[in-house]
Amino acid sequence: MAEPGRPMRADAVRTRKALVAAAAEVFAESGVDATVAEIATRAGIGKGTVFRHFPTKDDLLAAIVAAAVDELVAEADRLAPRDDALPAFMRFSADLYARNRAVVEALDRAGADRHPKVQAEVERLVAAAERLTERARDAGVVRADVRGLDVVQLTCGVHHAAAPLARTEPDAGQRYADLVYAGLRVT
Amino acid sequence: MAEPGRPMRADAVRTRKALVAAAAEVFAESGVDATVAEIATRAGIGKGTVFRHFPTKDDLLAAIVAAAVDELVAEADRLAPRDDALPAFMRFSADLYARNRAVVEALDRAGADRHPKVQAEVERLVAAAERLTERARDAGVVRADVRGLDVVQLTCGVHHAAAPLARTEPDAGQRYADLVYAGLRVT
Amino acid sequence: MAEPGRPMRADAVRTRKALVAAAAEVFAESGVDATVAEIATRAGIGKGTVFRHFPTKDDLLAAIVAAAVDELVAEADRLAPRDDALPAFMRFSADLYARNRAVVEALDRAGADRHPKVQAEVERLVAAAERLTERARDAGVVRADVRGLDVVQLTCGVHHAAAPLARTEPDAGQRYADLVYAGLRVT
Amino acid sequence: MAEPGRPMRADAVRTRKALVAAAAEVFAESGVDATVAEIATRAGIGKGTVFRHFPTKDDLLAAIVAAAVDELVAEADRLAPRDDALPAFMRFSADLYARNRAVVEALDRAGADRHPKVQAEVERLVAAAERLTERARDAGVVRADVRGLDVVQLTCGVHHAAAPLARTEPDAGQRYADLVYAGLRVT
DNA sequence: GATGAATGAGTATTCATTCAT
DNA sequence: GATGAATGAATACTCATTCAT
Repeated sequence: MAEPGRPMRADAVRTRKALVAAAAEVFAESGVDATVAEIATRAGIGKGTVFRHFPTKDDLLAAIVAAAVDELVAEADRLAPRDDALPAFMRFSADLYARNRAVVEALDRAGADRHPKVQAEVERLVAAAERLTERARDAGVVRADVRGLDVVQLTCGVHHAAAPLARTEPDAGQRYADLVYAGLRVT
Repeated sequence: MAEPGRPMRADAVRTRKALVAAAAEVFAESGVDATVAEIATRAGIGKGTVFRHFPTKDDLLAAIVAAAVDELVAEADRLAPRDDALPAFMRFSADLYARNRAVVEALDRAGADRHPKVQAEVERLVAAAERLTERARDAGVVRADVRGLDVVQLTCGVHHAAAPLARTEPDAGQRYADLVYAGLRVT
Repeated sequence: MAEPGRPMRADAVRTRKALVAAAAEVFAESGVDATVAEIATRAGIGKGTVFRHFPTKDDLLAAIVAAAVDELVAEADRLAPRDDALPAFMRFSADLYARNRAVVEALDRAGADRHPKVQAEVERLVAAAERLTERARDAGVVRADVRGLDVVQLTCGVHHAAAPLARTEPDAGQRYADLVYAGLRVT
Repeated sequence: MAEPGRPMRADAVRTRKALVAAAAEVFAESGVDATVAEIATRAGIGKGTVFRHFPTKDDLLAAIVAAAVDELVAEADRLAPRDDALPAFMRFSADLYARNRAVVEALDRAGADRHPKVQAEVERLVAAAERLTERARDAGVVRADVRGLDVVQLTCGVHHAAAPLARTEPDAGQRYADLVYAGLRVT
C-alpha cells in the first residue's frame, strides 16, 4: 500500500500523516485495544480510509511501533558517544513506553505472534541497543553476557514494573531503570 | 457464597475445584481475556455453574490470583531463614508468573482499576516481600531504599521482560531475576 | 400438589404459608419479573421447595392472584348492602392493585395466555363484580349495558392510569376510580 | 447520529426506514421485551446495523414512541376545531395503543424510569391533550379539575382495560373510551 | 479516492427448572 | 421431604473489516 515505487499523492501523504499522528495518540492513551473508529474520528477521516492506508489494525499499530523505534534508535545513536549511553537509553526507553502503552504491548508479544513488521522493528531496536551494549561490554562496564536484546527486554520490564505506580510515584520508571542498569554492571 | 458458616456440599466442592483448576489453566494460557465459556468447557461444567460459584468473571480471576498469592507468600515464608531468600523468592515469583499469565496481568492493573480482592492480595504479597526485603536491608545486603513493593513490581517486570523469550530462551526469567536482584544489592 | 384429598403435614402447611406470604410480598414489589430465588430467600426456604409446592412460577403467581381475588371478593360481599358499593369496590380494587403489581399484571394477560387458575379466579372476581353491578343496574344507577366484566377491566385500567403518577399524586387511583365510576352512571 | 447537519445517505435512509418499520411492528406485537435480533431479522438487516442507527434498544423504542406521539399530536391538532375533539382523541389514542403495545408500555413507566426522549414525547403528548382539554373545560363541557395529563393517563388506562378483551370484543377500546370520557363530563 | 453503512461473530450474565445429595 | 447445585437457552451490545455509493 505504501511500499511500491509509486510516489504518494500530496493529499494522501497529508491524510496518512494525520492518521498516523491520531493513531499514535489514541494507541498511546488506550493501548492496543484502541478502536479504529476512535482513531479515524481523531484523525478527522473515515474508517474506510484507515483501511486504505493500512490493511489491518495491526498494520497500523506496526507503523506506530516503527515510528517509536525510529525515535528510540535515533536517541541511541545520539547517546552513543556518551559514557552513560546505556543507562540514559534505558531511561529514555522506559519513558517512551510510559507515554505509548501500545508500543510496549506490541513488543510484549512473543516472536511468533508478532506482526512481521513489528518483528523487523524490534530487530532494528535490538541492533541499536546492541551497539550501545557492545561498547559498554568492551569497556568492561557491563557484564560480558549482557546482550542488546537483554537491554531491550529488561527495559520493557522496567516499564511494566513502574506502570502501576504511575499515579503514586511518577518517577518509578527512572528509578527502576537505574536499578536494573545497576544489575547489568560488573561488580 | 462459600465463606459463611455452613460447609460446602461434597459435590459442590468437587465442582469448584474443577472450576478453579480449569480457570487457572485457561487464564494461564490465554490471560485475562480467557472466556468464561472456555473455562466452563475445560472444567466440564455448564456456564451457569461458573457464575453460581463466582458472581463475575473478575471474581473468578481474583480467586485465581489469591491462590497464586497464597503460593507466593508460603514460599516467601519458607525461604525467609535462608541467606538468599530474596533472590530465590524473585526467581520463584518470576517462574510462577510465567506459568500464570493472568495473575501478572491482574497485578499489572493500577490500584484504582484493581478488583478489591486482588488489591488485598497484592497487599498481602507486598507484605511478604517486605519481610524478606527488610531482613536483607538490615543485613546491609540490599540498598536502603529498596522496599517490598519494589521487589514485587520489579519481579513482575522480570516476567514481562522474559516472557517474549520463552520459546527461545526458557531460562530467561531466572537469568533476569538474578540480574535485577544484582541491581538491588549494595555495591 | 395440593389438590388431592390427602391433608398436608403440619410443617408443610407452615412452609407453604411462609412461601405464599413471601411470594405475595416479592411479587407486590417487583411484579411478575420477581425471581424465584428472591422469593425462596424471603421465605427462608430452598428454591427446590418452591417448586415442590408449585410446579412452575406461574402456578405460584396464580396462587397469589387467587389470594388477592379472595380479598376482593370478600370486600365486594361486605360492601354489597351499601348504596355506594360499586364505587367503593372500585376504589378498593384500585388500591389493592397498586399494592400488588403482579396481580394486575397477571390479570392483564388476555384470556388465552392466562394461566387456567388465574382464568378461574378472574371469573370469580367478575362474578362478584357482576353481583354489585346488577344491583346498581337494577336500581337504575348505572347504565344498562355495564357488566361486571367491564367494572373489573376498567378498574384495572384505573390502576394503570394512576400508577405512573404514584410518586407525584398518590391519590390518583382514588380520583380516577371515582371519575371512571361517574362514567358508568346514568346521566 | 442522524440529527446534525449532513443529510443521510440514500441507502442508510432506506435501511433506517425498514428498521423503524420492523421495530414498530415487532414492538407492537411483543411489547418492550421484543428482541433486537427479531427486529433485525424482520427488517432484513444485521443486528449490528440496528445499533448503528440506535445506540441502545431503548433509543430505538424511544424513536417508535416518538413516531406514535407524532401521530397522536397530529390527530389532536386535526380534531381541535371539532366539538367532540376530546372523546374522538381518546378513541383514536386507545386504538393506536391497541396497535402498539410497546408505546403504551413505554408510557407506563414512571417519570424517573423513563428514557429522556420518551419523557419529552410524553410531555408533548400531554401538552396536545391539554390544549383539547382546556377548550372543553372553558366550554363547560368537562369538569374543571380535569387536566391534559389525566386525559392521557386515563386513555392509557382505557387501553389496558380493553386489551385483554381484544379477542372477544374488539370494540371494547372504543366503548371504554366513551365511558371514561363520560366520567369527565360535567353532570 | 474517500466515506461511512452494513455485517455478524463473540461475550458476560440471568434465571426458571431439574435432580443428585 | 427439603435443599441448593447444576444447567443452558436467551440477550444486549462491540468492533474489525468489507463494499456500495
